Amino acid sequence: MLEDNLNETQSNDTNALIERRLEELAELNNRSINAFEYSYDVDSFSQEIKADFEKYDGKVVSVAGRIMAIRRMGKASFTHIQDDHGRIQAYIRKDDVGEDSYATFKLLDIGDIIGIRGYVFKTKTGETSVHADEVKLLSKSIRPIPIAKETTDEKGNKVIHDQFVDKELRYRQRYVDLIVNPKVKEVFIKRSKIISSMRKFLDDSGYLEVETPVLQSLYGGAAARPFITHHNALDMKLYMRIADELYLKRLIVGGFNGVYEISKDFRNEGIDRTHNPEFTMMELYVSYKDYNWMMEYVEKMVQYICKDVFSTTEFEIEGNKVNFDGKWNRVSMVDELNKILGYDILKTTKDDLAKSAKQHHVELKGGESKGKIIDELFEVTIQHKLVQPTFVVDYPVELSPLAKKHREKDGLVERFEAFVVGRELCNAFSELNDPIDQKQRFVDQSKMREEGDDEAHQIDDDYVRALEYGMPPTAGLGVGIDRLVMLLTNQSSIRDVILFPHMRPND
RNA sequence: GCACCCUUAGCUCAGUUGGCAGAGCAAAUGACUCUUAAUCAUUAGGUCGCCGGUUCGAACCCGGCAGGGUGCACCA
Repeated sequence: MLEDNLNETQSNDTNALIERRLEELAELNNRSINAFEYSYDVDSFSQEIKADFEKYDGKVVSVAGRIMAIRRMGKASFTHIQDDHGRIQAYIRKDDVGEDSYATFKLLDIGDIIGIRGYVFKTKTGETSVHADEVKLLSKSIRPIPIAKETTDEKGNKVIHDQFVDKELRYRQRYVDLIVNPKVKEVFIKRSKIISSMRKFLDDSGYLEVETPVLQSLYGGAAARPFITHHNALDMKLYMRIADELYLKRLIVGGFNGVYEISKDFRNEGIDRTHNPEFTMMELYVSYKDYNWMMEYVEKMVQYICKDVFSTTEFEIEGNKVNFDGKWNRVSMVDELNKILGYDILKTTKDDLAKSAKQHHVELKGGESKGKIIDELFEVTIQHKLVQPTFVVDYPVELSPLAKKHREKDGLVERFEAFVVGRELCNAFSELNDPIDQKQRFVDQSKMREEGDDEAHQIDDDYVRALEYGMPPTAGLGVGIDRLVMLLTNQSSIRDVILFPHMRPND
């Protein structure tokens, strides 16, 4: 038994395995061994040593990492340690490291972090290894990790036994997930590279990365319910932003040629496979451009990221072969729907649309605008069929209070969304820069709000004032980063591309 | 918000008709100086998610709650 005060200093879900390791820790202390060292001079990494054995053969290296396997054979032992990019085996002989050091090694466990110095060699079975002359404990692990073991079958495929798969534990304790499931780590490395690559593409275009307020007294730029918080000193309600849009366009008014922001937005909605309450969005605004230009820009940007990060534009996504290369399909939302429904949706009545909605099993509550019904019909009839990257262009004005009226088609705005395997990749439009029209749209939205639509846009008078000073013609774009990463890494849940997805508190 | 499913040892999972709580890995002790899911022997390890009910008896049947998953709804 250990003293009570020792137990109180750790998390309270202790067990016999942890108590056993605390006893080992006490024994290490008795031997004046620091179980939590200050630093270690690492000069080599597992992956490089294994990839370039000829260069390292016989050379003395210092490596460090977490013990993932130990095979003891009396006076000699093998261990695998895992560093940032892989694992390497070490061979530890009592005769080489000395009696005391070998006795200390016997007190170590899977999960402990150690440093090893020794020369690189290949075992008689051909595995690149480090023949240790020094083993140093760097950090003791007192909580056992859920260790999996690997074998290789006749075909050379890796088979993982007893893998740590409990999704709840994996998300709540992502640090453990990352230790024992290397493929998880790969996804998050890809995520980071996708964002860097996007940033590089935007920077190389000459656009300026900026930061705008997360805490806002008026929220806008999207249709969503916000998180509400409170500022104590000012004693006022503040909202967490649901979009960056209105502030970024104020900067276009201010004279920047192009601005973008990659940041978290917050929406107070349900949580599911494609929604996390905080998520990452990239928004870009470029002056003197319209949505036609932006379509080409999106194509180029996505193709650049694909080639930069994955060295290909061809992807396997949910069993579909998808190619991002070349010019993407462009379809008109209205034309496609007219073909399917057999009449002109812009000239027809709301009642006819409601009938069509019923035929296509779209549930309406009543009170939806004409544009909303059109959008619902689009989702069930067309969206899910869009496998290859496709721009859907020209949306009903009711759905897009910040987009500019179509230059030719009445009742529509110049807006597009890109879809891949039925999923939205981005949303963009020619930005509305007529302050009088914008004011009217806000007023219309506020009527919808009064009629019970709590996601309708708030009136932002300061934004209208900014437009009154004059905003150049501008193209705007929003890309949901989490969903882009889901697509490119073929993950079906947003939780698998967010390191710490939101979970209900458990303990 | 609704429906269905899951919750058993640190991890992965069995658990028959309601009748003593099981295995593999991990752990401990011993043997073993080229092993690799090391091997061999021995040992220990449980609030069967929580609360209640039915029953002589509940991991198992019933009800409620919690957490999680999937689908639907919501999400321009």
